[in-house]
Amino acid sequence: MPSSKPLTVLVSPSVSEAEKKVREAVSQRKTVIVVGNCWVDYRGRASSKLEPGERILMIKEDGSLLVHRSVGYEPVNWQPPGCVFYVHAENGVLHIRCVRRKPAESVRVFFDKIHLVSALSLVDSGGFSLYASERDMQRAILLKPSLVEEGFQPTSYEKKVKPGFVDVYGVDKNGNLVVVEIKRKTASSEAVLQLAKYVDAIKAKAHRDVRGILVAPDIAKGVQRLLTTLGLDFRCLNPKKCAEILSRSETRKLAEFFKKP
Amino acid sequence: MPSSKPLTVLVSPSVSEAEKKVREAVSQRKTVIVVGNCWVDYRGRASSKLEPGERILMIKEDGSLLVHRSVGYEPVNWQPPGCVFYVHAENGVLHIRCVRRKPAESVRVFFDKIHLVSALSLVDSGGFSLYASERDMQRAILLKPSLVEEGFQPTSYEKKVKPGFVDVYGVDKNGNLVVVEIKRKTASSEAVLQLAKYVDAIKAKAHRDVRGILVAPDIAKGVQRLLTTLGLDFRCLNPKKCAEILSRSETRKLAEFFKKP
DNA sequence: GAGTGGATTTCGCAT
DNA sequence: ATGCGAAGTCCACTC
Repeated sequence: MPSSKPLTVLVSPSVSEAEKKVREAVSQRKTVIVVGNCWVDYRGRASSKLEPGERILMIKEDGSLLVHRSVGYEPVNWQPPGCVFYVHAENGVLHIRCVRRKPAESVRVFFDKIHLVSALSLVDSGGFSLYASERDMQRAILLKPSLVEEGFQPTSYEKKVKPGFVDVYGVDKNGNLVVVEIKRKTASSEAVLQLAKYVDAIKAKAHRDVRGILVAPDIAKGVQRLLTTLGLDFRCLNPKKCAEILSRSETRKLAEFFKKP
Repeated sequence: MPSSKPLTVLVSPSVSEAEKKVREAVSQRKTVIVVGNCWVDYRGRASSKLEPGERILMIKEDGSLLVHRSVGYEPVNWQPPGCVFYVHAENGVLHIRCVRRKPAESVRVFFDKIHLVSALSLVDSGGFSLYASERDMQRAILLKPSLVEEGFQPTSYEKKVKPGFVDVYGVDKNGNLVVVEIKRKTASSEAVLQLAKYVDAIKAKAHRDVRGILVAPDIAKGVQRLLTTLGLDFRCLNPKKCAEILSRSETRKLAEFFKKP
């Protein structure tokens, strides 16, 4: 049996032609693109109304839906994966309803003029790798603790404390307890308060002094003062540098090092 | 001169045909869709690598870029509006480079097989309205303070206090100071702690007792205890009810009421 | 231009 | 299922 064609295209189809094609494609779990004049109603966590205009509708194999205008990174209307679709035509209008159960939501898209319908069978097994995340920074620090400061020794990471999780936990060269809070971008006051919260929590529990070190590529303007006022330290560290450090380490070694505790 | 066609489509074009069409469309600030087998490199705030597979590339009139896989709400790679594009073909590969100045970033998309290229001139002036946001809840409360509790009188809103902004600030029927924290969905421990922080800040400044009221449609499981422990109150309020209240008010009156202080 | 917080956030992970 | 926090978050708004 031959594999289905990678793509079918209808240019300027009638509403009923489009309906047939969209219905078929959705039932076959294909990816669908519809371009045309449409209006959209959304009801769910919030509600919205989009008045008529030409947009791009995309329905994906996993049941997600996107309505894109000609500008903007974000879709104007959407629904995350897992939706059920109902397609029908009535009075010259193509009606696509996208329903989500939990939370109960629906997006209704109405087309009265259709420029393009395309049904796609996308073959895509390519891997995706992202570098320089906060997790990479954490890994780099565990691999090379001197990134935090000379003599720092991690004892655990993602340690649960009362209000949440400490990124890295350890002792400094003088044996003091150290809590490390990692941010992959400019640290805001929020980050500082979060670290202070952890330090206080550990302090209260351990009945001894605890140092807090904020590790980030930068720190927001007024926030340096807050940091020193709270008696916390800062260490500049770039997430991309961390990614490089990791990339220079052997994969095997990393896997060994970071396997689940 | 006639207006440009709303849409041109190339099905299974050669790389050089695709290059010509994409280059032309981008230079004319059209919206472009390319479907085909591609791989993607991103360098910027972080880095990423996407191995070959069939995806949908969208370039919008405002210089934003999206690469969508066949699953997922989010694009696997992207760039927000304001980018510059460089298109060229080499050794049977279509190369589209998307560059952003600040922060300095680039996304490179390479196609070696192209199923579809479409250039669109989308006409879209339709308005978009969203209802039932946190702001709507705030507005509804200011318009009808009894939503918080009988006798509540707002005195100001988005009042700046030390740690941030108080949603609504006022007095109860007994003359006590009241701080209101609004959440449009189930209130988490974070919301409670935020409110407590505000209450403490105002208390310290006003040298008198301050009540804190959390207004949300619901409250997370264990969080009720935290709330009562901290001596805070909860008032159940649905964002959609607020949206209804606002929709029943006259537009003029609302505009008058909510103009900048 | 930087800082702050919301979002129909989405997404992933852990309880 | 729920809760919690990161994200290349984006985005709007204020200072």
